[in-house]
Amino acid sequence: MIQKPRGTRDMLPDEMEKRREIEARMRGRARLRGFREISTPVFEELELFTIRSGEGIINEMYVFEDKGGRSLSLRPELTAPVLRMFVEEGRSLNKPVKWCYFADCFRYERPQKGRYRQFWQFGAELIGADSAMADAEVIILGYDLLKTAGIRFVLKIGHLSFMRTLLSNLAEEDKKKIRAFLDKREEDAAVSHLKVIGHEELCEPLIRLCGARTLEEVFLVIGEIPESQRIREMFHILDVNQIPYEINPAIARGLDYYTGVVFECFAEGLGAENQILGGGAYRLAHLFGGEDTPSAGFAIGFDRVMVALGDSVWSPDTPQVMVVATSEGRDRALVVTEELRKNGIITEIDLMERSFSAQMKTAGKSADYAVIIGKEEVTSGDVTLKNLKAGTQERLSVDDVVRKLSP
RNA sequence: GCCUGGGUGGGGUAAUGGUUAUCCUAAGGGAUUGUGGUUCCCUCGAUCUGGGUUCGAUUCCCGGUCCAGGCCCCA
Repeated sequence: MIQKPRGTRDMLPDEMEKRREIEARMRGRARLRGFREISTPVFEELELFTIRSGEGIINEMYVFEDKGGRSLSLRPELTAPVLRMFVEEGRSLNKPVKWCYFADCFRYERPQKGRYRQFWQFGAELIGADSAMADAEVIILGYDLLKTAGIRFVLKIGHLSFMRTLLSNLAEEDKKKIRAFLDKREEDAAVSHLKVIGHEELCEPLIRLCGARTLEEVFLVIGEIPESQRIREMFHILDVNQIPYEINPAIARGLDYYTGVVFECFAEGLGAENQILGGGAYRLAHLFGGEDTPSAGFAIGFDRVMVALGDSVWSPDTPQVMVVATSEGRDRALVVTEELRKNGIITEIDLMERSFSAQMKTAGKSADYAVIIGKEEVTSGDVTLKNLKAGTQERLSVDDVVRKLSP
């Protein structure tokens, strides 16, 4: 038997309906804030992804050569393609550009809980704005989407200026190392490294900064900085919007292209892969040949959201109808079936030449109502509507059935 | 790339170095040609894969593969 490739999943209708529901809610919330959905190719020029992340990531991508000899890769993420699209198509659009996307990405990695080789991201990018409002808008949207999905999570916000200011006298290489340690929440290792390179005087401030949970504590450690006012303003906007967050100056994000605010969300009960959202303010457009454009965005690990939601039951509240007919009633049943469908009622009819009682049996398993059509109904021109859950039934005209079952 | 534990019908399971591999459930048909969900009967359907040990392997050993979880990584 041929099986699905490692790290991929099949999704049965129950799961798809659940996913579509969550997707729809997220799209709806994004749209309300003026973020409109876009789509980019599933594969791109390999260079799009290596241009800033180095050749190393090739090992973790699905790379291939097409018949024209082009080096291509299935997209491992969506920020780069979206910014590429912005540079290529978005020059003449009104700023700021507000886009969202929901799409699958591919990475050749070892599968784990909530980590697959084909996975879905829901993300948003706000391109061309550089303000406290813009930063806040992106964070609020991210918060809103997760909240709308219905999961429990915490939002942690940091700013790269904090650590950058504290470490401003260090060599670039040491800054990177420290940031990497902090990103992994290995503060001890960061402190040790400071000692090794002879900056013991920074150890205590570093620990205090990492432990800071209010802006006042942060600025007490690093002093006022040029961005202070904007940062205060951004948090103020979050407060006005009643967004609960935790300040965490240790958040570094693994990437060089982030420039300002960074934020992450963590869900409960997800094991090793519990980060479900990551984002921040960044500059990328210039790497793809565009003008240097301030941007902010985030991506949500949709599959992890679904894992976090767990088995919360999903019952579609739209009634499901099965038309049950005898051989005398079959032709009229076909007409009635289409009539119900025309009115938006989910309607099925036997496709297996089952006997009347077998049809009833099937209806009892999969439908909420049976519409029964036999000799009697053909003669009188009505139908019998049976409520399969309650066991009651009545004779009605087709119009009355429609009236009764329409949402 | 590394580590741990697993793999028996569609789902869940039992057992075994040796006759026809257990049971539950789901699915299909029937009892029942105008009333389902209960009941009864029937049917379908499995030892992940390759090699080794053995007279004989689903069972023991090794490799692979897939699954679950963890490490590294996480754009």
